[in-house]
Amino acid sequence: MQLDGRTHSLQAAYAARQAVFVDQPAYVRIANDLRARIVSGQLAAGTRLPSRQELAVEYDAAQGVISEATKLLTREGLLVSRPGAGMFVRQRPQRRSLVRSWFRERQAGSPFRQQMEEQGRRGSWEYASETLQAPAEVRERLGLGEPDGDRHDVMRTTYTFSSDDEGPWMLSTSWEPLELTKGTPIAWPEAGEHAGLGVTHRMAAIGITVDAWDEEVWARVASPEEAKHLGIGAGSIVMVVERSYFAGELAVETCDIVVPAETTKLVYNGPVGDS
Amino acid sequence: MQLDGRTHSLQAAYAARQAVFVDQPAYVRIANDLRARIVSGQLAAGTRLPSRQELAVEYDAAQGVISEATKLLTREGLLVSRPGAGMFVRQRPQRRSLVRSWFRERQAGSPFRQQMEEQGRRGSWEYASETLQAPAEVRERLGLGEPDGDRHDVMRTTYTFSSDDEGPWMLSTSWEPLELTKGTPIAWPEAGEHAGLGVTHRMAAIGITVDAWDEEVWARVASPEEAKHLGIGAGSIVMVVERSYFAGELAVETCDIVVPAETTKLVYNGPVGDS
DNA sequence: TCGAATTTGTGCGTATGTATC
DNA sequence: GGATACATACGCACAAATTCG
Repeated sequence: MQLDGRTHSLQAAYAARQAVFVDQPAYVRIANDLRARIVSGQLAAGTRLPSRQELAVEYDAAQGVISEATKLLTREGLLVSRPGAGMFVRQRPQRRSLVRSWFRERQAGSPFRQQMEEQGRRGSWEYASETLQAPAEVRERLGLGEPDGDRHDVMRTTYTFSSDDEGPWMLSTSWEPLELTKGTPIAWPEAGEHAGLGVTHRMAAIGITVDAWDEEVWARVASPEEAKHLGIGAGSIVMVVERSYFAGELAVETCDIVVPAETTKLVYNGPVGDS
Repeated sequence: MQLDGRTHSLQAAYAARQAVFVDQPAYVRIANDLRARIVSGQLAAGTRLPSRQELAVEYDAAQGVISEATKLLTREGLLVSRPGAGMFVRQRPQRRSLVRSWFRERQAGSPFRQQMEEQGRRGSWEYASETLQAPAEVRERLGLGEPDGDRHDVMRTTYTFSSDDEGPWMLSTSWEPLELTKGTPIAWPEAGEHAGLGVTHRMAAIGITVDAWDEEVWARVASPEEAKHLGIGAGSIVMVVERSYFAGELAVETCDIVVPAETTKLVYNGPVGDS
């Protein structure tokens, strides 16, 4: 194995070590066993697992090892634990579909109809808006130039979306250039006649035609704040969507959307061979 | 707070300290502190962290707590640890863009041009094909009916994509209904004249016009196998793309794509107000 | 109503195996 | 080969939440 640059040597060595570990640590084996019992239905959704102590006896392992194993399954979304009560097999993580694009309707039995209906049933949402000077990353996404002293140049609005039956399920932070909206009726996204109508409608009200969108999707571990807001465990996975709206070449809004990966999937579709 | 006779004074003092810090566990606080030092650049990429022992002294905590904190940061992709060597600040996870859709080109400086070029430089890829009977989930995605005895009804092809400089970076499993391709020159995706030309081209060769695609995106913890194949750590995050191609209402192929979330982002874009 | 038992989350100290230097 | 470092494991302990009589 060649070790040239520092970065490469680190990652290569790490990968190599992984491959060498033929037999797995105890907490992984135990997690595998429990996972098999869960997905096979032997441990049905809602049932309570034996306590840490009992599992430690059953698997002949220390309680810390059991704890490590169940933490793994919790991050995978298979378990939910409540201090004082116990650990429970989670309901099949039925994922909420977040339809991001569609160009035509598909067969009636397909998810699309249901999803649109589901998205149609509105939940509640909270927001907070303020003006400030955009940070570097947002400047780039919006195509803003260098900052002018301390002058505020964007409107930032943070949202928390909640469904009626369950809790919060989506966070988002939207950025709009004040250069476009300052002094217009839509400067504050959630005030006035066009409140809550979406970027496309609002921009249309001041003569800007939004005609394109970009989305960049990735996933990462939730920050402690995000985990708290979304009601998910620390170390859980979230998906991040960086969305931008354009009018021609002009970026008119950019937005970070954060959803729990356990319970959400993003749905895109489109034509083949478009232009 | 009751302290029985066996409790050591050291533990008593610690317990008292615990009561004060009910807000966040010690390992989270330590992780936050280290994270701040990393993202601020105070701990630059490539530098080695103090050893666990040293950190335990520095933060006045047990080694297990330090271990817990650094495990968090490792899952976040900020640290890489090598047994025997130490823990190192990782290079900024520069993400490879996987462009999934675009309907027009955007400004020259934007990521799109670069991304297309980057995707253009081909790496290598391995594959394996076989026929079998589709499992239930695939049957649903392809719109297949009930299985006919043990009869094979799909062609499954698994791929491992590798870039030339780095290792494997994408896994995928493709399923095609034998009903469409059996006996045709394209039955085996990677054999014959149309090998490796993509579903759209291959289907066109037998008179099927692919006109639409769906993608469903989510994220989860990598399976041990996937982690090994992709050269990422156990417990790392992967994104999963379920892609299907359609000819009218007919699903002609469906495919699971798995990429490491640390190093990949998915890029979509489209028009506003399409029909 | 209230106290006792149980359970999880977290923490301590220590020890061993294996990888690296 | 010896020293160092991380990953894992053991056993124990305590706080907070929950459950139940």
